[in-house]
Parts: sequence; C-alpha cells; structure tokens
Amino acid sequence: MRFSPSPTGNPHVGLVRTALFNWAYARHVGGTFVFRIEDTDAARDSEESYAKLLESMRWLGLDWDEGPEAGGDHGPYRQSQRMDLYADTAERLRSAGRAYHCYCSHEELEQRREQARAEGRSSGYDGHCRALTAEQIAAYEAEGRQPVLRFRMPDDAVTFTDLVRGEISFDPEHVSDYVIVRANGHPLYTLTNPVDDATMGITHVLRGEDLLSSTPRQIPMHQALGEVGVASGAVPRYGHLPMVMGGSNRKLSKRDPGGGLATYEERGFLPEGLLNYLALLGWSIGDDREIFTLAEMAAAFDVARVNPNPAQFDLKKCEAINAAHVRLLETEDLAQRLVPYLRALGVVGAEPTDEQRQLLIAATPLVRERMTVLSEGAEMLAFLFVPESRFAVDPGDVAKVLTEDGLRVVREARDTLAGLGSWDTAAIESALRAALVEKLGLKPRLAFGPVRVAVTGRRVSPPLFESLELLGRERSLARMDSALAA
RNA sequence: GCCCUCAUCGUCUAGAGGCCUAGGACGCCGCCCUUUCAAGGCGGUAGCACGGGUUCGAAUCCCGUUGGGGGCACCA
Repeated sequence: MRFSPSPTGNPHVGLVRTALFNWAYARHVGGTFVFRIEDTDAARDSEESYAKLLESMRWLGLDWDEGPEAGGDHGPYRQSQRMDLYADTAERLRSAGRAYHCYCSHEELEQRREQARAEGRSSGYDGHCRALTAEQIAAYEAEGRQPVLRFRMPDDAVTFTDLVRGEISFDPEHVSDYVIVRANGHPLYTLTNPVDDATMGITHVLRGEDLLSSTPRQIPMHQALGEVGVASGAVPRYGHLPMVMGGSNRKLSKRDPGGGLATYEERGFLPEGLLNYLALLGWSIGDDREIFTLAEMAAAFDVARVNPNPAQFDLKKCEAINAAHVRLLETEDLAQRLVPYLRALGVVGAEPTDEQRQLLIAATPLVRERMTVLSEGAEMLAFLFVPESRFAVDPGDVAKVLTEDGLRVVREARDTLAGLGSWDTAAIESALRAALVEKLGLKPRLAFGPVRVAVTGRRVSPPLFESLELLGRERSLARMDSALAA
C-alpha cells in the first residue's frame, strides 16, 4: 500500500482521505504502508509544502513504514532523488520500442485534437509520430524540434478488476499513446508513478477516482517495465475511491474553502475527529455506529465495503463527529490540547504557569460538552486567564444585558458575594439564588444573565457558579465593580 | 463531443431477493431537563431517480432512459 502525494500547495481533505484509506488497509492486512513524494514538477513543487505534508501526516497520526525519515529498502522516497532511474528506464523503453520520440508541437496537437472532437472521435493523441521514417526524423531534427518521449500503447483492450468497483474495461482506441518524458528531458508522473510502484514492490493502490482513467495506461506500462528488466512486470491491484465533493458538488480542491487541512488544524479539530469523519465518506463500520477510533477503523477496514459513489463533504457533520471525540477525551488530555489555542488568544504565554495549568484542568470539564472544536473551548475559557487590565465585556452584550435593571442585579449580586463566607460553587449558588431569585423575585434568566456578562464578558459562558468559583472572589468582585462603574 | 464511472431522506450512510411499514447519523422542527450555551432524553420532518424486464417475491439482479461525477496536458 502506498500514499504518494505531490508537494504542491497545502494538503487538502481529499488527500487526507486517500492517505487514511491506504493506511487503514495496510494496517488491517498487516501490509507495508509506503509514503512517497512525487515531486517531479519543479515549477509547482516546493520544499515548504513537502515539509507541510510530513507535518500533516504526523499530526494526523498516520505513521508510515517506508518513506521520508522512516527509510526503507526501496529509497529514496522522493522522486526528485530518483532521476537516474527514470532516465535509464526511459532509455530502455525507447530502445525496446515500447516508447518513441514524438515531434508534434503543442499547436499541431491542439489542432488535431479539436478536429477529432468535432468529428465525434476520441480526442487523445492520434499516433502521428508512431512510425516515423529516418528522413522524417531528420527533417524534424533539422527544424530544431525537441521531441518528447511517448509510451506506445498495445492494441488490445485493457481490463482490470477494481478493488471497489469490480471489472472495468477500456478499448484501445480511447487510450492513446502518452508522454512520459518532456522535451526538456524531465520525466512525467506517467512514468515515475508506475516505475516507483513497480520498483518499490507496491501491491495495492487506493487512490481517487480521478485517476481511474489513467489506470489503463499504467497497466501496460507495468508489463513493459517487466519486459525491459526494470521490474518484475507484476501489476498492482487498484482501488478507486469515490471523490470527495465540495459545496458546489465539484471535486474538492486545495483552493476550495473548507478544503485545506490547515484550517481544520487552526480551528482545533482533533485529528481523530477529522479522520473519523473522513472515514465515513465512502466507508462505514456498520452496526449503525459512527464514532470510532483509528485503531478500530484499522481493525474493521475492508476495501470491498467501500462505497463507490461520490460523497459530499458536510462541515456540520464533521463538526458533530469532532465534538463527539472531544467528549471522549480525558480531562488532562483535553486541557493539554487547549493550551495552543489559549496561547493563540494571547491569554497564556508560551509556557503556561503551574497555576494556569491547574486552573485549566479544573475548568476543562466545564467546556468539554460545550465545544465542537478546540478554538471554541479556548474562547469560552479565556475569561479565566485574561489579565484584569485587558478584561472587557462585549459591547453588544453590555447594551443588551447590562441595562439599568441589569446593573441593579449586578449590584445586588456583588454585595451578596462580598459577604459570602466560603467561596465555593454550592455556597455561591445558594447565596445568589436567595438574593436574586427569591428576594428580588427574578426569573433565573434575568437574575443570572447580567452577572454572567459582567464576570465572563459574554452572554454565553461555562456554568456561572463554577466559573465564579474558579475566577476567585477578588477578580469576580473587581469585574462586577468595573461593570457598575462603567 | 468522446471515454469511464456512479445512483437509498437536504447530506453521509445501513441494506448481499423475502428479516423493509426501508434502519442510523448530521441538519432542521417541537417538547422535556435547565443559571446562559451546550450535552442528554423524547418525538417529528424527509428517501429507494424513471421505465421496462427476471422472479411466487426486487431498494437489492438485468436492460434502457434520465441525472450526477471524473477524465480526455510536455499537472499529478
């Protein structure tokens, strides 16, 4: 099994889904998961996105057996470091007659493609340079044309059994000879991908349906690689996963809003939550169950059960699944994961103090069931960590809640709390209920709302009495005082 | 245009000829609980694209239609 992305731009969720299924399949059958980087397009690939790819895989927890930094017997695992192999293979294919030079220019190809289309024929390469004479070649060379190298497709239909779709067949007239080496001598994916699958001993390939139509080209290539002695000639088994669609019902791309993996990390999705959701796109664990761990997925995964129809990415559901995983987390684990998000809000430093850590652990249970992503949890907790000098109430909430009546409630609460004996949740609650609900006869909503806003700065917060206890008497009273002073 | 592919609630799915009066989840709408918001509980909304076969019997098998998706690069 392998996962072989190219390092262009930010990884997106469709890519992650592909990685996940390959990983799960490998883990399920006890196979080897190979991670390979297809960086043969210098114009689009970048070192930065290579680093991001590795980092993403780590963050997700999808470990690989062979690949960058892991090593393995089939390295190197970056195609940019395997150029000699591709050059040698290209030459072998050419001298064996399995590939030939093509001198057609872009314009000529374009023109003939248009014509073929207009005539209702297949618009692939027409085989123009398949059998050039020495004179024709000499003439092209004299014009200064730089040829590309094309793979010569056999004349038979290509039929294979897709792991998720069953038998699929392509007629030869619809699968044309294709370019494997550019005019400048650089190999293309069409060559490097099968060469590496073959030489790395890849037996199973799970990839997006967008690559389904390149399969009938790769199968004869594998056979040719065997003939010219580059590999055994064995063909991997392919499984084409359903596309992950974006909002407009188009193939989800890196440019799609909600497509990039980075935004999920920033918002505080849990890797296990995101992966769980992605697993549901095309696969199901059965038993009317939707929440499971990576390990459970690996144990249960079966390619034959992958659903072949395209799936639309649904952010709402992704959030719901993530929230379920948040609720599954142990307090200390969740607290730990919230730290970077509190840091991003600027309310804790690079290294939180012990005091802050304790406060966080005490407060985490209050928000565990109130967040879908970590950044939300951090926002709800921020009022506990923000220095008094920077504490501020949301202006809209001031207008709505801290009205004249509201402030009267705050004053009453302040006076009640100032004289309270022991500062704990139970005492705070009974004192406030006695003073506001019973004595003033207020509905709980009107009684506690203003206090909540004055103390936490927002109308939506963790439970009030617990929040007051954690905030402490001094800071609580100070916040109420400043609300009254404003 | 040509090739490939797919087709169950709005979305993701369960369903391997009788267990289907089509199940679950998300969403949405009620109600309950309730110090806000959630979580939780209860209930509701909504689907086998269509037409032909095969069969005692079809969401499930076959054919066609329609619709969706992907591909048709000196990208991957």
